[in-house]
Amino acid sequence: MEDITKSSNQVQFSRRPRNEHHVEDSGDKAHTLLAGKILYEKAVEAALHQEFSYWRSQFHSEGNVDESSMIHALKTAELRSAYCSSLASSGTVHQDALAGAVETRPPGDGFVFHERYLMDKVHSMVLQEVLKDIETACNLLNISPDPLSWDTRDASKWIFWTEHQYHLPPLGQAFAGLDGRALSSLSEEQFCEMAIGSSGPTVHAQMEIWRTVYHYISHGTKCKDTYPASQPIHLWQFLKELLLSPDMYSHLIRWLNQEKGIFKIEDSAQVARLWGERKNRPAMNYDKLSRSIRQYYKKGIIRKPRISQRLVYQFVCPRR
DNA sequence: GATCAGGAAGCTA
DNA sequence: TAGCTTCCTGATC
Repeated sequence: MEDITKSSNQVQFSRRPRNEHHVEDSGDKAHTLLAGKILYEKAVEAALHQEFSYWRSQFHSEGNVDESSMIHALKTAELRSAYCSSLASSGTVHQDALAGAVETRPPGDGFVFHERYLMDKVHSMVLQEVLKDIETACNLLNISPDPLSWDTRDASKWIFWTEHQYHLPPLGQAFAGLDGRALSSLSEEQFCEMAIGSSGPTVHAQMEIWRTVYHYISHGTKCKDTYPASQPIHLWQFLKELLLSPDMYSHLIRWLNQEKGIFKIEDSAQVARLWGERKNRPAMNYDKLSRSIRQYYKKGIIRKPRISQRLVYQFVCPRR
């Protein structure tokens, strides 16, 4: 890997081959800690930016990485072991760890970040994203995070969800009649044989991630004995939940163009009522809900479609 | 009258 | 501190 210099914020980040965990005697521990604290935010941001850029270019030379691509990338041998080890960790990086991750250097030589620290941080961030996805899926599908506990109906819902999430060709009856335990026991080769086209590796990877994450949830840490991590649901997630259950909610909210993420709220009062119920806000109404939606404009999560219509919005990243 | 847009302040996890 | 929630004014449909 090459050396990268981030001069704009006076932070220099030197890349090293992943297997060379470069640790030098800092000499002045107090100075190291102080330097680490001062540059903590800027330097980590800069370094992570470089890390993500690296993986993006590594796996997708065109640069259009999305979640499924990232998960697919995680499946590669090199990242897999690192990812699993991050699952076994607490998923957070303590500031104390920074002391070992930052080294002082002679002036002008900047700071070198311990490669392992960076990788742990990257994987930790990925883990948080995966956990969020799984929590959302479990809420939406009303299934357990433990694949081994799924009956055939749960397994079928999960297959449908995965198919939808990653825009796979319809899997149809390929896995009909299999419960979660049976699905979990399938090898990648068996997934490939049973699935259509190139879906096998993706479905298999998803199953492995669910199993690994559930193992982490149930055995990983003392403070997370139960699922979910109960993060508060975001409005955009709630809207997607409704949109992905057309049987129940299409009279309230529905896709106008699912590919483009364009949807229409058919019954604004009812959608607001449901949102209020979910958030325990009995005074919720469409005026307030729509204000929250508009907060997403700046964040680039939801926008109005090019041709603006009343009660019609568009997810900026439909596949998220 | 309903919806849209966005400022401002407050609340809560 | 993020992500709303609440309230508001003014514009548009």
